[in-house]
Amino acid sequence: MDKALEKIRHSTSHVLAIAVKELFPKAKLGIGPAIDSGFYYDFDNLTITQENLKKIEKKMKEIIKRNISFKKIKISKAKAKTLLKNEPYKLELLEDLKDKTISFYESGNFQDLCKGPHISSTKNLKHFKLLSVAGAYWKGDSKNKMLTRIYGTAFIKEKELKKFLIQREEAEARNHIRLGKDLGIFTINKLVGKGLPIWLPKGNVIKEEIEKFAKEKEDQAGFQRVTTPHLAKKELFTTSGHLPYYEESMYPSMKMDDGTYYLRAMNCPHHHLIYKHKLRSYRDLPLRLAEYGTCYRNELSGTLAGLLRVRMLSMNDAHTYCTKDQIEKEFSDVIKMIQDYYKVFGFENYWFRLSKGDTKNKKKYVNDPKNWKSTEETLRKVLKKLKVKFTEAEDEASFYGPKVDIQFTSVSGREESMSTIQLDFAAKERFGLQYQDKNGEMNKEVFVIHRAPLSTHERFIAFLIEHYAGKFPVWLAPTQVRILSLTDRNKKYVEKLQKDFKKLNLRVDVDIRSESMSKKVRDAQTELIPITITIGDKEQKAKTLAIRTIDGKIKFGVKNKDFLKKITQSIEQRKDANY
RNA sequence: GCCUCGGUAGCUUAGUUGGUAGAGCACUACAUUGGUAAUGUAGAGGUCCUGGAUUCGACUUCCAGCCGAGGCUCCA
Repeated sequence: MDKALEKIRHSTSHVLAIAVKELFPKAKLGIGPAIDSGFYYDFDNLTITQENLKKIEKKMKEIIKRNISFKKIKISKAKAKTLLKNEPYKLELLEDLKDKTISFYESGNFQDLCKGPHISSTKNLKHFKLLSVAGAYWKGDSKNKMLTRIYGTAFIKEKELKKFLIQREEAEARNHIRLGKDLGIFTINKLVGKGLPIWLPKGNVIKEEIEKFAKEKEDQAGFQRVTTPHLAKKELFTTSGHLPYYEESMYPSMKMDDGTYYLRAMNCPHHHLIYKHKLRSYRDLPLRLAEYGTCYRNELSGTLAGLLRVRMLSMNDAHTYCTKDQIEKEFSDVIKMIQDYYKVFGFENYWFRLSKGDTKNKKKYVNDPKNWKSTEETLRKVLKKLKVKFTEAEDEASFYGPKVDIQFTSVSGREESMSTIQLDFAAKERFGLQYQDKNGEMNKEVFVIHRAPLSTHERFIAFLIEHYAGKFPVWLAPTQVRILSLTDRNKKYVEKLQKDFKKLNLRVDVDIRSESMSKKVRDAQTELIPITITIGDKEQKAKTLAIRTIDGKIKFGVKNKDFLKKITQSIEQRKDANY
């Protein structure tokens, strides 16, 4: 973030704190930093409603008018303690500081433990807005008390603030929960449960188109498809290590007459058994197994959000079993495949993240420092070789090895992982994966690459809805074409056209209601149908079409044959054309 | 799970000293037969999220629960 902007935002958060302390003297101060989207300040002992938020905003404007200066002062730790005697959270922060002199900022009567930086005076704060109230754990730890967090934003120029607020509104219009409901893509029913979306006919079309695309692409890349059960005996997951590393994220066990079963949270253990079902030769490697697998994860109910966080995940999953020498190429091929996928969907705003483990944390990660080091180095090398931009994150790996995640910012501004490629050096020992090498000897160095380039159906479609704002390209659109009759005389011909189109597997419906044409056009546009064709007496006689695309462009007198050729071609290529 | 806010027809919503509810869209019927974003008229549609408390009487007040949105921890 720009330094000047950071100063403005951080200073605005101080003004917020002053305002809250004046209106609600009993409130206790937490922290108030600048963040990407603005700033926040945490308070204890404070209950805020939307009405209160307006009041606080008004107070802030009043404080700014007072033209208070921000003065940095340095004081001793002892003096700081007396100054903060009524602020328990600030005192706790003070205790953690090792400095001898403590940096404070003074603005009028308000003094705050703070290392800055700040602007010189409140008069320079003009363009800010309080946005929302939320709960947040003290120091980000769920064992601590929950404080009240007030979010706001501030900018240097008024224009920037306005732009930010308009963008927020536009993002809300693209929200996948809203559009998913309006467009009939999915629904969530409380009798089924949270985080368990029901795919409606239109959503299912999108789901199947993506699946078809993935199958084609992965067939070409040498993946073989398999189908495995959604649950398995406890022993499978103790072998894999999901119990106990992953137990909290799994559904509770089910006792049956012949043992204890778990719903799976991952597809890999099942795939490892396919690897093992016969003796493998070096000629079999790399072996690539793919499945649209279904997994179940016990996410906390409060985290479930539309399709972005669910409890049943439909995963475009696959596992590549390879030798150490093959890792680089296989891993790199997967990244290239992901880039190809993203190109078709037109994704641009994403970045790679090398997610590393923490060798000190033996509860979370398998204890094998040597392998952690070497595999992380391999992944870094691959990323560098491909010349992609990437960040590195500590403590984000899987328990069995490091991964490369591909990160997106959702329309609502939240960072989410979309695709993931994981390197697994633990499975070979746990499952005894091996192959017979050229000399007829058994080699136990089998590495596994786990990958989900298209995320889960759930999250991926949520992203697609927001990415396209509901206006899907023709190849993905649930209804590709709608044919309208201009008068009742054209009804029969419209229905005949529909049959012709259907023979080419086009998803086409008709609107032959006795409504006005502009009404029917409006309905088709609101439903975000990419192509609307109108048939009146002229078209019927001349065997032509009047074609309207979703952008409002109209072409008259297009020959039926020409249109059908164009649209089938564009669907095959998964690329919209000028129809 | 925790914090804050919310829940009125399929959807969007109006409804203050507490007297069991209106509207627009969608739906159905009839009329209308049109040239690229709303033709007209009529009709049907409600356990005001659920349960309890207060009250002669609760959509409205209070309590509990369920569901939703945003946020925190977590995460594909």
